[in-house]
Amino acid sequence: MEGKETLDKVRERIIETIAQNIHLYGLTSSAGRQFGTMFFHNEPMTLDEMTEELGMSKTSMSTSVRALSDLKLVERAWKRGVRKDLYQVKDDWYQSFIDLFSIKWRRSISLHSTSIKKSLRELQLLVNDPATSEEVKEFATQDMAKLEYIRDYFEWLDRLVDAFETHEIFDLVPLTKDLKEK
Amino acid sequence: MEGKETLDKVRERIIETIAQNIHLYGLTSSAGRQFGTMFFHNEPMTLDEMTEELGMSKTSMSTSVRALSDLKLVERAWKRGVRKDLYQVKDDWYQSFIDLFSIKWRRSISLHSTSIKKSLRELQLLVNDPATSEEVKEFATQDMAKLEYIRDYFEWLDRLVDAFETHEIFDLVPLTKDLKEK
DNA sequence: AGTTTTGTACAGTTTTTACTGTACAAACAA
DNA sequence: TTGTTTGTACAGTAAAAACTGTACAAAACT
Repeated sequence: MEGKETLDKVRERIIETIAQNIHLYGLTSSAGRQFGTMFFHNEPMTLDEMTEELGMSKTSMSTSVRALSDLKLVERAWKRGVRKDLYQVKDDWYQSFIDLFSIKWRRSISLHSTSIKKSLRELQLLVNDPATSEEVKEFATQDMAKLEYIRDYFEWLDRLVDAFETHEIFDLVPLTKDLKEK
Repeated sequence: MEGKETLDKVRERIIETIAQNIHLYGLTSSAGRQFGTMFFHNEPMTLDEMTEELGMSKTSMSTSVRALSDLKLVERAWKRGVRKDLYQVKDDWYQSFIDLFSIKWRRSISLHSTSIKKSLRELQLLVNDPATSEEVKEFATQDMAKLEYIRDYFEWLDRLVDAFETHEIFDLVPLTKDLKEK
């Protein structure tokens, strides 16, 4: 197996690079190493194989493979005759990026929108209420302008996520470089 | 000051929503609260005011205001006669999103690209080397295909970041909803 | 039915991160 | 110059997160 060390060194380098950047996905470097290992493994892997390969507990493998699945970076695979759960990395990284983007932001957008809508309603009542002091009314009006601004911002963000999910983003940033030169 | 509690309750709700979502920016909820407080404060704030307002140590305020500045969510302000450093939230949230996106991803893209390029070079040498065993050559060729795929992916991601930085993204996802209906 | 295998819940431990208080350098004031 | 003020480096502490090992339920096998 002449050349095996070079091959392993290369794989190790890529895996480590992934591990050190996966925090962008909100994952730990261990999960990154796990992902990288699966990436180079040509067959779907079992939890026990991961334990073996990474020298970590099976419990850890289980929890981080779940985290990877939640972000749609990894998917389950089936293979007849194999009783253990099998996992493999999703082969479409573009789609994985989109899924990640969507999962991460949709929730945040929704939470913000709800909270902003509710707040705007309350401020409107406050401004309309004759009992409210003039000073408070002034502040409330200012705050309403601020909230309307960020409401619009999140509405834009929502449409941005749409553009990824519908793949319209590929019209603007095509998959292959050539296409961009119109 | 009739209605003050309602106003405060509203502000508190928005601040808390920001705090609970700012982990998407890789920041702690404390930094989120700090950001939210500055957002509603109509004047630029000093570190001491933040300490006062949030009941946390000045050291903490200093470190997290730096984190907020690094992500371009907050900027320094000047006011004649004031010796202390003043900070305020950037008023263009769209630009802040773009800056964040760019800062976060550019570094990762660059690290990956470097590591992939280096690895592809080494694998090519390995494949060309007559001393390399056939089995290793086979693996190396497979790995090269994988690396070429992710090289293209990161190249796409790089162009995606470009599209944000150049504001071309607003052609696809316009600022105001109406424009979208062509 | 019983037996074995497999994934994960949970408690405990280790490691990391967030936060505080002190101390001090740099900038400013007198 | 000397005395203040201001931000942050640094060391220590508190809190949170990552990881492990045990224990067990669910599923698969006999």
